Amino acid sequence: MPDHDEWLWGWDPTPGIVSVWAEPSGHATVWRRVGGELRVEHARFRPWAVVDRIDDVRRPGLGVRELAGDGELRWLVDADDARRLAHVRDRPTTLILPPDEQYLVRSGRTYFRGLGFDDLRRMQLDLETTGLDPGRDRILMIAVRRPDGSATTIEGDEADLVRRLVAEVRAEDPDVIENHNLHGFDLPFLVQRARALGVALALGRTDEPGLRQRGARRGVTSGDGEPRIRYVAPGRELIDTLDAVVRHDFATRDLPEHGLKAVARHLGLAGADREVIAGDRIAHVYATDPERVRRYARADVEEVAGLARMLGGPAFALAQMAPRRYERLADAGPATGVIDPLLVRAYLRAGTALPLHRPGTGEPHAGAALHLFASGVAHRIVKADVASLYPSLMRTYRIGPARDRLGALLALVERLLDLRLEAKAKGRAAPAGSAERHRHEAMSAAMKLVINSAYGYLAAGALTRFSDVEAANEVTRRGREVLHLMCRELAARGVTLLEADTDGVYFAVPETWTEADERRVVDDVAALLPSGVRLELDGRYAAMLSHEPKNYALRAYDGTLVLRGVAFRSSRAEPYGVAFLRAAIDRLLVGDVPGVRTAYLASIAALRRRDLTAHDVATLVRLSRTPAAYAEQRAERRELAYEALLAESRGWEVGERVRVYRTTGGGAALARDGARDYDVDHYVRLLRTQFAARLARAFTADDFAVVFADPDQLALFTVPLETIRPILRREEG
DNA sequence: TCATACCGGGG
DNA sequence: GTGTACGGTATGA
Repeated sequence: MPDHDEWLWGWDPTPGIVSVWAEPSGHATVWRRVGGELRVEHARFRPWAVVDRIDDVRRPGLGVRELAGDGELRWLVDADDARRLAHVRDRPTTLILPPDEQYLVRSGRTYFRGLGFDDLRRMQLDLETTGLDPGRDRILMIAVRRPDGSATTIEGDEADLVRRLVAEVRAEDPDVIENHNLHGFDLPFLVQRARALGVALALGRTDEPGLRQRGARRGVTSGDGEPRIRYVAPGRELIDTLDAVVRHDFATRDLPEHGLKAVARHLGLAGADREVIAGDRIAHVYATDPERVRRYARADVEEVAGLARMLGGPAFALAQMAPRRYERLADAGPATGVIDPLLVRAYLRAGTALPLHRPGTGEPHAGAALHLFASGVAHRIVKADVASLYPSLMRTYRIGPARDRLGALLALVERLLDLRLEAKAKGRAAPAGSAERHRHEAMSAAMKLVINSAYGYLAAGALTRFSDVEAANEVTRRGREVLHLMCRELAARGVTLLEADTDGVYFAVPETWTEADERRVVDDVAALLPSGVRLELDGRYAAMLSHEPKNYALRAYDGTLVLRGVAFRSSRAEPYGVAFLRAAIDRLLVGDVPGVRTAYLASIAALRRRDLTAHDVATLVRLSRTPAAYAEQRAERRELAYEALLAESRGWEVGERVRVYRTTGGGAALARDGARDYDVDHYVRLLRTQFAARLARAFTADDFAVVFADPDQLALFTVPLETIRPILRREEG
């Protein structure tokens, strides 16, 4: 019986590894932090590869071992130097990892054994520049936060500034260098400026004068068609907090945007007196008030340090499991980046042959179920959903990759589901804010990441070694089955189904029901589901406006309004319309139809009296054409934003965002403070066609016409508003 | 109108 | 040897 914990954690107990660097020569350097002190160790390893045939492979100096089982990749070859493996490297079927991963996989070592996140020596750095283009702009200042928490800024002549940064990094000797968008901005900018200035950028722990590169999907490119890369500093881990933010937001989906300032504010990391300077004003402010820029830059590195600690735990925890460098696990996709390396290590540890990567079978992959049962307004809403539906189904029905003869993926999922519950419980038991709690929560989040991507791994086609579309289809089929069963059994117990999506369902309960009744019906249905599939009551709301699939508004029992979907939240939507929509839905969901009408009339009146500003009616447009490109298309199709810019004879840059509105007489203008010369009729029309229309499902056609009748036209046959009731209508399918 | 391509960030 | 956990927006047919 293979040891599943070895599959999960590796087996070599060596503690304190904070960085690994390996060369094709078979030489590995391992940096370990033991009792706070850094130790550098040198090790030899035999570079290896796994191949599917050895007829032309056997030659002197090459070790060959046959692996067990029926996988095609059954010959493990190794040598004292990777150059001896050159002849197998170019075969498309060969499994050959980067040297550092070869070392970690075969040694069974991983990063950070016995270390906590706070044991790392972490340093943050942030560039302030005159602009975004290193070909044209230059560095004004570099803010640095040292491992001891002190922050400083480096200024002066640019070449000198880069030299002093390098000296600072080498003197402080951090294990980790962090910043927000480090790989997307600071490092590429620094590399290009250092090259232009002829300064050596020796940021690593080896004596190399510059940085190395690795391919990375979310990296930078040096030009059209050039591959995307990220930089590597041997001996240190280059960590981008933007990666951690993106990963965090995938799980929570609660961040309004991913910029440092916004995230820091959202997570409560920003100080009340946080200095703020718009990016394009930095150079100007630096010339007039450099102290302000210093405060700003120091705040940046402080926030990055806080953010890295708050959101960097999962990557730290993953590095204790998977045989890859910490910085690779920080930006890796979970299927190819975490699970595949775990499986490869498990197979080699078990001495078992691996299957070949298979191109996509062409078998279409059927996805999740989505139903809209009813649209309009409903009250006493309950949301019930299944936690971790897909991995639960994989475990319950033993759905794993057909070619995974060891059953390693299912074994990992199973073990992680249990260990995660333990980690969650330990986290809850630890004091709030303690390092112990941080450790357990980070571990739990890392495990959740792996668990939830096990299904994505199956469906990943040619990208993952054990992918299996049939198995993935079986998971979604079971998922649809569970959702269907849930809906049927809920409906049979007297609730009104509204919308169901993948693993959750919204429904309305009868007027007489108490909260206990709601919980009971969820528990009753939960008991009918397959064991291992846990249905839970996820939320309760006073009312819901169901508009279209994935587009709805909820009113919580405390009166808070939640709007979901493009129909209700769009960055381009004119602010006056959004404000109307919120006010109208707020009234609608308490059954106050006259209030809806009042909100509508108030918006029209505000437009007509020009109480609103141009800013209120303007739409936000991102410019995607150059002035030349627009000039070419202008004869065929005119666009408001560019017309406004031309009318003001102002140039623009692609990517710029502007607020534009239609002026009296049909012209276009950029919104600016105080302007009110907007086309009232146009915006009154828009209010009805674009915004009021989103309440159409809530009324019969006749009632809708009454509620949103033109205030100037006296209807002849009209019903009193007080008698109109919002409706709920059944949808087909 | 509908599909699909692209973006998210940094000064 | 980069990578199929999304959701909004911009674009083309």
